[in-house]
Amino acid sequence: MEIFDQPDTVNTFFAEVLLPVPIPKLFTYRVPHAWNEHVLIGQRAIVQFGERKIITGIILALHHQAPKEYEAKYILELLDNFPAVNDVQLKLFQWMADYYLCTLGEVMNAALPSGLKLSSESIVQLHPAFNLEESNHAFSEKELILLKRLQHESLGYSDIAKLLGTKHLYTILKSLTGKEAIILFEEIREKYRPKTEKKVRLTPDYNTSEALEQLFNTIANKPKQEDVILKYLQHVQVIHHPEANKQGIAKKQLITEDISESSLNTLIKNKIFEEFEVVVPRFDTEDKSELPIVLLSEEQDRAQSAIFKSFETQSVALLHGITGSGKTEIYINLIKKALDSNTQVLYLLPEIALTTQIVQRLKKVFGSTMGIYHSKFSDAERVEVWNGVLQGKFDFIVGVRSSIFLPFDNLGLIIVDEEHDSSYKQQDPAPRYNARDVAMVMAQLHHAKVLLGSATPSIESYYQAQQGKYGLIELNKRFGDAQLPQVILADMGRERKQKTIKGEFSGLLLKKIEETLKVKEQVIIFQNRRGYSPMVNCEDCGWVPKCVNCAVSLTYHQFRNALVCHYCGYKESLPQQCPTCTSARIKTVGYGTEKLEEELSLHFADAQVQRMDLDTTRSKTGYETIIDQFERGETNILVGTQMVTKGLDFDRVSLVGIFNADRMIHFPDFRSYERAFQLITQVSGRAGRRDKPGLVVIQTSGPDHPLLQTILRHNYKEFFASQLADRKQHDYPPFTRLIEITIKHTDKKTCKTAADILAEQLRDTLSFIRILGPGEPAISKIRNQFLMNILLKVPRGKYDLAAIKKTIVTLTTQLTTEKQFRSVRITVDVDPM
DNA sequence: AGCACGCCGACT
DNA sequence: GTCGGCGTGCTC
Repeated sequence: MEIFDQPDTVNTFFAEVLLPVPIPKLFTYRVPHAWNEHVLIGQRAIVQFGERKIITGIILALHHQAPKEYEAKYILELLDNFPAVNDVQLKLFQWMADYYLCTLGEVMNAALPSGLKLSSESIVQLHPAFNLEESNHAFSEKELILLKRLQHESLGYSDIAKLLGTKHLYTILKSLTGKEAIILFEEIREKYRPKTEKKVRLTPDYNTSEALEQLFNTIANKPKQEDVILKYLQHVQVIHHPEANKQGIAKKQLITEDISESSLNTLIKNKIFEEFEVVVPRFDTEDKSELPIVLLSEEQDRAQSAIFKSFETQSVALLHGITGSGKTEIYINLIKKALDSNTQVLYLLPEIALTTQIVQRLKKVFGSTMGIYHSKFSDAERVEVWNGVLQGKFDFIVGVRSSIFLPFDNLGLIIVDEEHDSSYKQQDPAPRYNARDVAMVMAQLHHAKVLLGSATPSIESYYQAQQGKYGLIELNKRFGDAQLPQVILADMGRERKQKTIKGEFSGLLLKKIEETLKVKEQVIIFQNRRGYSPMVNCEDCGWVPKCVNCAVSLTYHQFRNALVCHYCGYKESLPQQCPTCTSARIKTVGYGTEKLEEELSLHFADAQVQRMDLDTTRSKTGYETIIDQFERGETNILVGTQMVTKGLDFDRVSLVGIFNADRMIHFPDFRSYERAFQLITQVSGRAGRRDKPGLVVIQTSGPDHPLLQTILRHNYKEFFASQLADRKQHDYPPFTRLIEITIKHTDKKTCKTAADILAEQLRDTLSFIRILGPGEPAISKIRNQFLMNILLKVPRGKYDLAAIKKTIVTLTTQLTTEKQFRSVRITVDVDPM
């Protein structure tokens, strides 16, 4: 941070600026002399990048060495009076770039909400001196279309592309610029603007009772205006508290049925009232309604003391608490304690769990010092949370994985709830980070503690705990001694023989649903697949509609009456007859949430069935609406995907039905058992509460499968032991670290050749580690790109991970600089999930 | 990543 | 000839 001002060097600062682009280097800009005193590391700077683009960067270093090869451009503007990004964050960014093999620019891009990344948009405007009639140039048809439109308004690039129906604007714009018909300029859009509210108050002249009295005399013949003033005085005690007038009152609060805006406006015009604006936060500033102190059960209390004890010697603790064991109460106590010792707290939750009851509950305890950071937040809201942390307004943040990027400067505690959840891992784009793992690094930088919590810990975390690397705290009793749900299997093979299956439902599950509805209790049905059916097929020739861009069959969605690709979004209508054999016998194969919803409505005509999946929760409030309806008992049966497995607590759910357990278990991936165990256990936890154990029915064709048997016994440890043995035998985490390299190209052969060469070179250089592949992934083409995977299994602790990563980077960049592989895209995923 | 620019083949 | 395709190189 310190800047050396050497009198014998030129008194010019050069800044190393980080830009949000995937280029693995910093760019040097010149600091205008006027800002020598103000320039700081971590500050945002606006710079020109390329011929005209203007973007926001972060200053990472300052020095006096003028670059020799080129002339540095000037920084155009400094955005902050104090660093927007602090030291610890910059260290973390660097760690992420190194560990996850991406550029610092990619980390920056992920870290800053776009409201903090001002950038320019190219605007095309008619040349002020240009006149179409008088011009002696000839114009093409497209040029004329554009010029005519520009006579009315200036346009951005995308508008022009739409107008002309082409992506190739360059030639046209260049030609028109040459003819002096248009000019191009850059406009910086203001992305973040504080929310304001219009308020009114009496002009200071009327601040005394005498003045007011006089005012009423003069206005006596204007009853409407008199009403306005009276109403105002009802809300603001001007006479008793003259200073209250300064705050005024919201304009919309004053305007009601009997008071019109026009009478108020007249008063403003006559300078009796004055209008002003204030900045208001986008979040309600409701204060905490401190709940009575939660009394911990004996179990919880024991667990809590154990966590404190563990934190004395270790920085990470794993709380393994079965569903319904009351982990939240313990979290609340820990958070309070950390806040009391004046440190910040970060509470991470998976995406979906965040919109729910748990947040309401925390809000009640922690009030307006708690900030929420969620993916459904608008950009302006994110900027406010960012600034709130920066300014110390929020010392407690509840958020999704990206909240690890917030500008904390004094974290004391990070809680990672549902630690095993895969939504902590960012898949695409880079940085492909796991927020749970980054949280641990972050905690080290802040000297903070980490508490991982889960009812079904990941094999990796539980192993670390077992090895003594983390503290391990077990919470084996449900709160209030509630019973664990009873899990039973519906044997689909046997039912098929006995012909008791109706549609997709086993006779057993149907019977249980009926019984549950009869006693006015609720049912949750879990099917991890959205849409009506995942495939459509011609009964005569076997034709299956496939995505034109990806190697997958199209999913039929009934509510949109369309075939949809879940990978690229491609959509087409369902053909009436088969395009290859003209047969009309086109059938849907398999079932998703939509079909289950439909069948349930048929079987239980009196019941209200609601579906909760990506399609019904797209809107900002979709999810909450569905949850509210279910909570109020308006919905009897809730059908849904993963979403129904997380963070929901309902008192009247006594039955959970699980479909397609077999598909989850037999998914070709080394984590499939783990994922199936977690999902089934999590969703089972939704069944039954205090007084009555719930029931879980799993439909399966393989009831003897050992994993299902473990689930029936609710035996995490048994599951863990068998998985760990498996992982050890096949060199999977936690015994190794995985690095997955994906090679992408539009041409299948090029893709394969590149992958083969890369794999061979990797094996040559890294002969000491196991390298699998290249192999075709389950979905071999996405968005017209063919894919090949190479998997590296690096044994833990034995080798220099940094050196291995360096080799990967060297070899991949080498390969993509070869002529024939120029357009091959290679992505590296460290610790893939 | 965007973007400029240049080379090439396919049209009127 | 020109238009639009794509491959290549650069960004302080």
